[in-house]
Amino acid sequence: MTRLIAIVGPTGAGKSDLALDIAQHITKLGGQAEIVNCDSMQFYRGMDIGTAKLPQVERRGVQHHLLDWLEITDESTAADYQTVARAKIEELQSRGVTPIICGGSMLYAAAILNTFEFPARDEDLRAGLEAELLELGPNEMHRRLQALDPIAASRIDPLNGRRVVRAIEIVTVTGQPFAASLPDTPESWQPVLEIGLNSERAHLVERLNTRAAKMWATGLLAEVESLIPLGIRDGKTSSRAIGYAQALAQLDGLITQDEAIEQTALLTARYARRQMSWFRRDARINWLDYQDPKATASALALVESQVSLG
RNA sequence: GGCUCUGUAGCUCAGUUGGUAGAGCGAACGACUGAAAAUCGUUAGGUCCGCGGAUCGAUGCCGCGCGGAGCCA
Repeated sequence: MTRLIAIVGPTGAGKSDLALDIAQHITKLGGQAEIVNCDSMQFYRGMDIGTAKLPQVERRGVQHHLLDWLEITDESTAADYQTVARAKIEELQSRGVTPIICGGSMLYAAAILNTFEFPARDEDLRAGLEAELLELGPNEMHRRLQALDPIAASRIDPLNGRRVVRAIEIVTVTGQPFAASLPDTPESWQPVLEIGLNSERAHLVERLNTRAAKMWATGLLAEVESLIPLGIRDGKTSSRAIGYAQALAQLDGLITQDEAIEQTALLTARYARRQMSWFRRDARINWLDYQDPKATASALALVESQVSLG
């Protein structure tokens, strides 16, 4: 039996609604459930339309946590999230509330669901390495990693400057070799009931296309415009959000609205694929097809048989 | 109707002085340990518009069609 539920899967599959269905079902069974957000862009206050954040009125009275807890100019990191989210989960559990983690940010979900320790960080060192990466290129940095930690170097593509730099940072700070690869079978932080929601890719892509158009039709552009004075352009994480970057480009006259919508849909579809390639390897996940009319019932049955309430 | 340009991967286009072809984007799949809505990797796609001619050999040259664009009447 478990006291923790997680709903994962690609964006646009209907995770938020399923989380609400499960929460309400738990209430009906005499328990209590609250939702802990695991969507790294829904952290940001003011980013609503483009992140498909459930509006307050659609939350069916279920308490949501870790929505709107960052300002647009804050950087979001998986390590911070791990600390905050785990504290929240433990607090809920101590009050007899079943936490339902809901969201598709892969690394963030792994950071709380698995025993996952982020190696140390050093801002100054990192800044220096990033500058060197720009100047010398990824191959040269990779050669340096090769000298420091040949095994890590063999597992990281020489052109993946981002990961090469982080690996050098880790090895330098910790003085230890860096595994640079994820375990085949992750060790659970706590027993968890993981439910994955997905369907055939063609269907999902079609959904994401209409969702992108709908975001523009329902005011994404105005939302982004209102975020400019708050500093969205300077947000290291927030300014990269799919849809927001495109809306900014449109506002700057760099692309047309049709192009912005098209690019947003395309990037979202690509993101959904990366999410699947991440989640597919997690053997704990009980996959459900959102097109299956019995999907919700199956999810509720899983909850009843595996989750201990209170 | 005449002249000119044009037809190569799903899309935009390179290219072969004649020896059956590539890139970018897209797609499929994968990696992933403090930006992960990030950062990268692998692979699959082509009767090179059609037919005929000359040639040992044509996607390339010649001819005739067909489709597209522009200019002139």
